[in-house]
Amino acid sequence: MAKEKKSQQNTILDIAEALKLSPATISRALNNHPYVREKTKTAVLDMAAQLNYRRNQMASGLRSNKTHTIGLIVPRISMFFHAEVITTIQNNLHKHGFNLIICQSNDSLTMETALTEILFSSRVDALIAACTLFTTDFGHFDKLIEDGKPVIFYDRAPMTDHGATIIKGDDFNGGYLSALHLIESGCKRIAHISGPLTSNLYQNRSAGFFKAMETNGIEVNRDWIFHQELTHDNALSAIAKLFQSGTVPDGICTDNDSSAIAVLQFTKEQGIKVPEDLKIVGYSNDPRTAIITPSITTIEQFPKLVGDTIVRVLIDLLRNKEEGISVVTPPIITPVQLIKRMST
Amino acid sequence: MAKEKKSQQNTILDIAEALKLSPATISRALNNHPYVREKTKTAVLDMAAQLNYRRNQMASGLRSNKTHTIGLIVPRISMFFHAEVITTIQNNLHKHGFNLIICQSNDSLTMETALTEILFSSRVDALIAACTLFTTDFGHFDKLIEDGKPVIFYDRAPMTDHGATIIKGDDFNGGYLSALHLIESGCKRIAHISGPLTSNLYQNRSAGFFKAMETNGIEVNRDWIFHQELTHDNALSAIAKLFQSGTVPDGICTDNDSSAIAVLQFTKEQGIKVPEDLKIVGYSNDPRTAIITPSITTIEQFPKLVGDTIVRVLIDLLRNKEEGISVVTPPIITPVQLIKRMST
DNA sequence: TTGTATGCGTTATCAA
DNA sequence: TTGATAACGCATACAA
Repeated sequence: MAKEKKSQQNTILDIAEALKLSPATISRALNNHPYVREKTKTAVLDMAAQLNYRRNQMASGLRSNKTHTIGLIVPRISMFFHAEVITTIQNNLHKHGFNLIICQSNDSLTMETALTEILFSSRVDALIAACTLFTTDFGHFDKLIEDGKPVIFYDRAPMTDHGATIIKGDDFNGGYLSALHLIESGCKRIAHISGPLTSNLYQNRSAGFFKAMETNGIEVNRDWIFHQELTHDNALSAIAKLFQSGTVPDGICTDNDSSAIAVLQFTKEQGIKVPEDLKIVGYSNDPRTAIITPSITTIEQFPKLVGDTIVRVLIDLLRNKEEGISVVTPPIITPVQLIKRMST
Repeated sequence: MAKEKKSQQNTILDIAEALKLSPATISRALNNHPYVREKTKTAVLDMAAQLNYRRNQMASGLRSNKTHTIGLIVPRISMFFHAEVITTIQNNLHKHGFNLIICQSNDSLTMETALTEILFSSRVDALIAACTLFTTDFGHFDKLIEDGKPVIFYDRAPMTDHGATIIKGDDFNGGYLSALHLIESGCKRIAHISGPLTSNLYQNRSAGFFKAMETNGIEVNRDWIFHQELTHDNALSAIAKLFQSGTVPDGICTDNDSSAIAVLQFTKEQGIKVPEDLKIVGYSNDPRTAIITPSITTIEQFPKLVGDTIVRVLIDLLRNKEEGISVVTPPIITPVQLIKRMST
């Protein structure tokens, strides 16, 4: 009878046995340890391949306290900006030998908290998070930070660093540029559909908007400023309200592209001419804005650059940690750019 | 001096010590084991909360050989269909107490193989995969299957089950419906832009297309059938070729929406009237098809249904495995539906 | 109902 | 350069 195997899986013990070596040597060979004879190493690698060996990540992680795995939490992977950032992060991390666990919070704080727990429980080496719009208390991330795991917030980040690194777009400038563009295009009555002020994103974009208005002496009509979840329906009701009254706007800054698209659809239904009667600016450069007629002017956020920056910073942080160096990385602001299209 | 702690993290030993209980009892309490006094259980849970304890997933997984983690590989998370499927899967799995590791292959077979290795190495309890268009050899999944881990292929799946479960859309019917719709709309000269025949998706969609043509006695012009990667640029060159010759098509079935959009853009540039001169059908019901002018007729694939089905089957498989039952799940075909819009 | 003892597969320390 | 041994944190068979 053949020898009974407890598990289907071959382990370093199986390799050791086959090669009449100790498990320690196998482990060293597999980890490219310097003190292994070249000949031994190749023999081990060959046998590993032959036995179809795969390292047990859990055993390795348990022992070494390193998982080579990074956790990522985003509100929604289907948002164009996030999808691009994630893809960039994953590709870059892969080159550095790290894996990425991607999680969606669905913009739910409860889910975000649960996911943070799970990722902590999985002992990820670091965490990258774009928070929900409603995350004002960042306490659920403290556990990781206290444990010395690098935490990077991007896009939707706390106002203070909390011991984490913050990488975000230049939202103030984005808000400023879009309002300025409308002003320079001759708009006098400018409305603004923005998101919940619980998020720094919209605080900053709105601040930029107001700055442009003020600098150029354009009066702000408080009834024309909306802070609400940036859904299609909310945008529709906002624009409907705007066009109910006697004076109607001749320009509108929306803080995401879905809202801009909703506004544009409203104008089509109502026979309002864009850009003649109303000029529209979106935010994010979602592919839909380029495809719709008329195409929509929007703010490019350079997701690939954001992703590259995140990984660069992360690798630095991990390397520093490895060497026992503790450096606080100051917040990084990534640039934005106005993309002019037919809606203005 | 206070006692030195090796690690930052509290373990069940810390809870045990604090409560003057054995680690075994703590473990049982934490796992809702029946043989624990109610009072003990609450005491343990309280202390766990107080000590900010989080289970070490790796230690737990190493011991129990279960990770409560499911791996997922998709070509691109940014594709609308996949983003929807993933979201549904993640939400459903979360309810069942499973976590999801999402990975992107970027439609690269090399990456897909590497990711499969990593997920195996992480000892996921099961794997869900939508393969690349170029995956014809599914050997890299064998390791998991041999190890008794359920593997579910969806969307892009092998022709034979290989011991895995297959869940896919009714591509034949999708191809059939779109061609039939063009025929019923009066098209006589129908072109077809499809994907690489290495993928079952396009084999089936094309077969459906041909079936509709044949059944209705419409002649197929072999020069008008394209099998190529379904990129924007490839679609542009295909449609350009179609409109070079004397006879031009009056209808076109494209096997994804990006191609349909490219075709539509070509017609706009060339002044070809849609739907009068050319009718266009896409595939997938990407949100862009609803937004573009004219909106594009396409095939709905019900991603939420697909996601629900995948999780239902997966939970069944895991439960059966738990109980030692070995059932082969036959392939499941999910329905598709034609969405009529302005492009036809 | 609780405690004791053992092992999951790997890595690290020490000794050879 | 390699081997023996212990330890990572947890879950479970067995004993009490």
